[in-house]
Amino acid sequence: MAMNKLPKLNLRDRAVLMKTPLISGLAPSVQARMLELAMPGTFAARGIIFREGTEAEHLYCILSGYVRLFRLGRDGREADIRICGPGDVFAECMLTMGPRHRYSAQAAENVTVARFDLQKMRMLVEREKEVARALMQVTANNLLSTMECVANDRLQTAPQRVAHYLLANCPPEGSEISIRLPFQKSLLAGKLGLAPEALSRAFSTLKPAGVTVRGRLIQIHDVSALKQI
Amino acid sequence: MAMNKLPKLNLRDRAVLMKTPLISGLAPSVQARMLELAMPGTFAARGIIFREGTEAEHLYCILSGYVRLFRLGRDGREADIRICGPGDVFAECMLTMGPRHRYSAQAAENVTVARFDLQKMRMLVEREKEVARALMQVTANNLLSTMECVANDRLQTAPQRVAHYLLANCPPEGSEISIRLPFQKSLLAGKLGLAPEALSRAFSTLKPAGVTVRGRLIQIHDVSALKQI
DNA sequence: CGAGTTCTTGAGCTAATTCAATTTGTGTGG
DNA sequence: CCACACAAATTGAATTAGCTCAAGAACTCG
Repeated sequence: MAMNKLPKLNLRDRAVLMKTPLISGLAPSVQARMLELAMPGTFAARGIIFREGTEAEHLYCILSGYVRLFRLGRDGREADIRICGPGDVFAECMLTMGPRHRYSAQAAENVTVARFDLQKMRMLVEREKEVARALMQVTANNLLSTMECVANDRLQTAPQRVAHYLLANCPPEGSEISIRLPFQKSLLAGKLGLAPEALSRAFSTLKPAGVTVRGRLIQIHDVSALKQI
Repeated sequence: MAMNKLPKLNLRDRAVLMKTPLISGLAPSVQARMLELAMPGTFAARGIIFREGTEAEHLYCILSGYVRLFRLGRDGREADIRICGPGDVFAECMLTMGPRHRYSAQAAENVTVARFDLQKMRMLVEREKEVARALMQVTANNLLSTMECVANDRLQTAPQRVAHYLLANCPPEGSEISIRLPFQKSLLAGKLGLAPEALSRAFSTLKPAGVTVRGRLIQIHDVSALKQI
């Protein structure tokens, strides 16, 4: 057994990683193998994690913070494809569809991740059915939510998208609810496929429906009214 | 070995299925197992294959024809999420993310498919790593193209989307090329997230760039000019 | 408290949708 | 094989949603 000089996750990060959908469902022995492979990564706000076109080396599981997956347009404009938060896995497609990234990833704020070397993961997937199953699950989940994103882009207006987001991220109880946005509004705008101004206007549109915005705090005075939008 | 009363694929369909990415990479013995499970399905033009909200029973691999995956809006409008053609697999997410379909599937024309019972597939995936790998590959592929779809929707105009589609579906040779659309224009419009009228106008816009349309036949007089759009 | 960033609001503009009418294409039966 | 009938595609006109640009307000953090 060769001595492993690679950097390891600290205890705190380990604990977070264990709670992750990628890992939590595995048998303890397999979890241990995954922890073996996990390398820590930290990125400052706005730090680039990888760029589209470059060769993929890792798959990532977020431990804290939010990450923006986006693509560059010919004219330099950027379009967000997906916003990932704690527990989310990204670049998992590079296991089979490499070698080059099809999109860029950027830390939207200070971010810590667990990185898994793709080569080693391929070997582990080959040996451990459970890991294959977990990855399949994660990928299928990502696919379904991306498909839903396409559908929402195509048949919802801006206020509808916002209402949909709020309803999807609020406790199902009660009629009066308040939500704290986990990230900046500009990031939410990107996630919903809107310019920041359009998000602002969408919130204004929802005000008559009982939505109050103050900073990151959003109050919904009547949940059922929002569902009608 | 119990006598199997299930309908089987005919020889022709078997041959087509074997060429499919889902099957072609497998070892012969595993291919045989897959063929065992494959049940034939035919759908008339406009026939509904399954509806969103219903319980998923199969995953599908298309043998001939095109299938429209779409979602219903609250107001009854429909938005296409993906257009699948021969060799494509759909509803594969239902292996792990069931039990209910998140979108509907409709035959855009006469269609033949191979259906695989989800229960049996789950067992086969458990036994045969190769099948798991093939499905992982298919799903990752679907995820990447769906992500690209989101990006294209968000940063390309209608003429750009059409140009992109044409360039992605033409032989890379020469500067003068003609393409035969494999399906109706209304379907292409849906695939690109456009109303049929918008597709028509996009083609008009491309006429100065050397694109001629007559029925399903499209002539591109200057490929490199199209790339500038 | 103050400086920088993020967010909001306004005005003008553009892309794409909707609705309606015409043309073209396709398939069927005489 | 042609004519007819239905479906699909195109074109025009009006409308709408969202974008861009620019300025002002609010929030955040040191």
